[in-house]
Amino acid sequence: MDYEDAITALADPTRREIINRLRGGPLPVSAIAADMAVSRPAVSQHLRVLSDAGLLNVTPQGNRRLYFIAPEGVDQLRRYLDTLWDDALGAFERAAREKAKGGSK
Amino acid sequence: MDYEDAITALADPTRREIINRLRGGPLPVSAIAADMAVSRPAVSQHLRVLSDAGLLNVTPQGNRRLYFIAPEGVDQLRRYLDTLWDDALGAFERAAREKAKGGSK
DNA sequence: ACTTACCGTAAGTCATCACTTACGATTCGT
DNA sequence: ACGAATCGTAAGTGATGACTTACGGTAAGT
Repeated sequence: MDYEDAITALADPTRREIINRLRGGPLPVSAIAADMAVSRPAVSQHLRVLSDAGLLNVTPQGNRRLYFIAPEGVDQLRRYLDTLWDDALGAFERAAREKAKGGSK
Repeated sequence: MDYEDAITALADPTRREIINRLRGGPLPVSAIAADMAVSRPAVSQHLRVLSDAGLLNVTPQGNRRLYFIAPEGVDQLRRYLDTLWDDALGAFERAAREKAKGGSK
């Protein structure tokens, strides 16, 4: 169950902002941290967390390190929410049917 | 943007456990808190957070309160992750194509 | 070779939040 | 009507984590 790390990582607003900046494609740390509310080291720490959670990948490019979103990590979370969605909808419809039938007895 | 509250709410393990117990259908607080690691008041507080995030709904049933998963709340999160998935995959494929073409020059 | 740029890590501080115990309110059972 | 059950809230405590400054290490530029 690794989706737990992913959802924990995405809980932080700063990390979501980082993810947002990477939607367009790979970026070096300095580019990500540019015009951001927190310091560059803080961004580095967040990148570490996101990478550990499987949401980001890195590829060293000479002097810098290019970070980019790992599709598989996102997909893990998607699958979790899909099963949750299925169960929730099933339970919802079942409860609605129970109520329509006139309660438990 | 309310999906932010939802993802923040789901970041806590105890709250995910609560959600898990509600997959089968509506349950009163005491039933949710039964055999759980934390106290019943703690569960109540978590239920509050989950409700505020739009992930849970309540329906008073005489003495007790039946909580159940709100499908719309889950769907909000699903949609966010879907757009993220689309962007991530697009950026990934584009980056792969760039690299296949022989780099920038 | 020496300086500059880019980046990760260490140490320390501060705020947030999850939890417990205690209490009050409402509803069911007899 | 009275006691028991169900539940939410208040107050207080402890721990997790996000942030800053300072530092070291590697690659690029001249």
